[in-house]
Amino acid sequence: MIKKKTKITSIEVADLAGVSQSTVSRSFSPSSPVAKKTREKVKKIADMIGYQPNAMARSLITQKSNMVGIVISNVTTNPFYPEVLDLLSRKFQEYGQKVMLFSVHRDQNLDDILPQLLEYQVDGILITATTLSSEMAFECERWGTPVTLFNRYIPGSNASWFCCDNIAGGRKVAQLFLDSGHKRPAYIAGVEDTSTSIDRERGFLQIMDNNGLKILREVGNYNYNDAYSAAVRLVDCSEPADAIFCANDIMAIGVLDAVRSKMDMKVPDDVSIIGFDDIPMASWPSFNLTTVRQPVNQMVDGSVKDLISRINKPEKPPNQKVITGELVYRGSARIPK
Amino acid sequence: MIKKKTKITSIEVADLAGVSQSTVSRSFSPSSPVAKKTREKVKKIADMIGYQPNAMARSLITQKSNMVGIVISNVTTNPFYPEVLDLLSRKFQEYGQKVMLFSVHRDQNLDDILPQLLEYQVDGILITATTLSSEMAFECERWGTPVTLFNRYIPGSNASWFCCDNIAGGRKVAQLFLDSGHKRPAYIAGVEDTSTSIDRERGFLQIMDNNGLKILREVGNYNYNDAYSAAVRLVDCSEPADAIFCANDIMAIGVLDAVRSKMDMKVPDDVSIIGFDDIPMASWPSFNLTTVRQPVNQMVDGSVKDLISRINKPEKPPNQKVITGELVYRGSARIPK
DNA sequence: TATAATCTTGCATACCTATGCAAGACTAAA
DNA sequence: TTTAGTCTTGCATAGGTATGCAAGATTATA
Repeated sequence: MIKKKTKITSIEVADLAGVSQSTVSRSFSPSSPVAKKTREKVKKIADMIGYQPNAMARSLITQKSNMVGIVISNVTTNPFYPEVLDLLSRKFQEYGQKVMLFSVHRDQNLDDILPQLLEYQVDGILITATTLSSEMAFECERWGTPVTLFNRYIPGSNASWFCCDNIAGGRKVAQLFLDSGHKRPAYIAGVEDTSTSIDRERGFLQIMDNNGLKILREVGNYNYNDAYSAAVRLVDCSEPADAIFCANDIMAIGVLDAVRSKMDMKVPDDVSIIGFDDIPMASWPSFNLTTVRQPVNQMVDGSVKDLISRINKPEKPPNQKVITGELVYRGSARIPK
Repeated sequence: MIKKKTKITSIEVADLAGVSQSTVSRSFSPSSPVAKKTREKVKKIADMIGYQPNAMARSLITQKSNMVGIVISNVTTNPFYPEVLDLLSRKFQEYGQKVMLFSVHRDQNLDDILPQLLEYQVDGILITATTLSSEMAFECERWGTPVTLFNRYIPGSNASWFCCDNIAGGRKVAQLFLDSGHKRPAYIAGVEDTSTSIDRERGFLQIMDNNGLKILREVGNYNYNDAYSAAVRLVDCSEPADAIFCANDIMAIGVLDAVRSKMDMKVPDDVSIIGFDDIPMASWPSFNLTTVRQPVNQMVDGSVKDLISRINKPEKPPNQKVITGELVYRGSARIPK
């Protein structure tokens, strides 16, 4: 058996290879000058005794941890986010960045999380589906740690952000409802104080306002069950909604279920339903949901590249981009004749 | 503005507080002896200039990183795993462990991932929905890093594992099908070489064998689409299946969709369908899926506690547990009269 | 063969914190 | 006031790597 407990260091490799510790270190850094033969010898011995550089020690001296922090919420409640997390994590791996993950609840305070990330010297922080307080934004700034937001924004700060154009998305939905002759539109909000839900509603409302239509309104908190109940209220009344826009797909699916199986109505004949996100489920035959597709790939690509580049050049100004999502026409909403 | 670029160290705090660096260090370690007054002064100054201990330096000297690695796959394809990830990550946070995340593809080789985790000196590794090669298991052993598997097992190794009792689950499903008078049972496998799918099939087959029934068989690779097609083949033929057991819920839902909307059959009158996992969707009205519930909480709890305790006492022997999951009766399978 | 130019290598130091040890400060007891 | 005992604190070092600098080794050039 190999000796235990005491980790193998570069010095032991150096001794065995008959070179200095510096040479061992350089052998593991491709750009450092080492004779080819020496490097091979060192690597061979390292392999043999199971040596690997200690990333902690390296980070300490290079002042780069090669770790980024990802803070995410809603991983379990909205199928959109597992996908985002998977894509983000893969993309960062491509760039050689390790990911330190924090999965938080919506109401959880980021003020406890960020210090932990900073303590571990992460090179950058990506925050998804949650907002950070302005004090914390300042804290990160003071540390010189770049922050990128995914689907959120903070007007005053110098964080980057990459959002879907939620207002435009809301507008598109409204326009479609109007064009196909709906008269009693409704909006089911997500969680009330999220910018995503607010902006989607704002766009929707604008167009409806311009056309003199009032909208019914319910809150679904971005989850299936709340939306299911909301749908019943919207439809089981004297003047039922004939077009329901939900702030995300999971709620739209809840509405679909409620309307079809509980209220026994036809979609889209009796009522049109449109969601937001375009999660994989939206295209399943049983739902066939018309929805606004979030440009996930562009958003992921943009935010990861942004963070990486600001890690490499801290003086770079933040990027703040809004990316348009297209409307995906399926079967849950009537289309103009 | 506070000075940039150069991180704030304990020495600067020490200077400002008129104490030694040791005292600053001790002030941040609750169990170290420091006069109450001194500690307060140090903390105040630290707060003022934004000092936080450097976790890298600390890890280097304490030989504990307080980080665990989580390797997970299928986050996007199976809604069961986002939940697992979320629970795991939260649980580790409770124990003060940070999480370094690697999201991998099924076919991706862990042999590239583990070295990265070891390089960062993670205190332990938790692997979900993927197997690791025995060389890698050995490698971890050599490093003295405990490994816990979630829903996988490696017979020879000294890794811990926590699995749902997949064989028993398969048996229960078979028994229910038999008791309610089905004659042509079918199994839709997940990914062929996964132990989960193999074991579920084994249990199912055992009971069917004992009762002299042969089973039809298709492969659904644990995803919706493949299962959808498989269902069509099973049902659109001269001797169609009247009972379909799917290796996970997402496939069962695909089958449900195929059978109902494409083949226009009634569930459970024409065909019974049972899944495995009990993901949230299974209880949605539109699916109402009978399924085997994985005891997620127990599995998460068990595996996290196991890993933590083996981190603290490396000499502890590994735990290898199989936890029974109950059958959840809903509407997609006929029940015995 | 002699000289200049380029490669390799080792030395020494820095990164930042935790902790054993011993000395100094303080409290309580006599 | 003296002595023993308990608290606090500082000193010095360790943890494992990367890197500037200068010296030694090698190659190319004349």
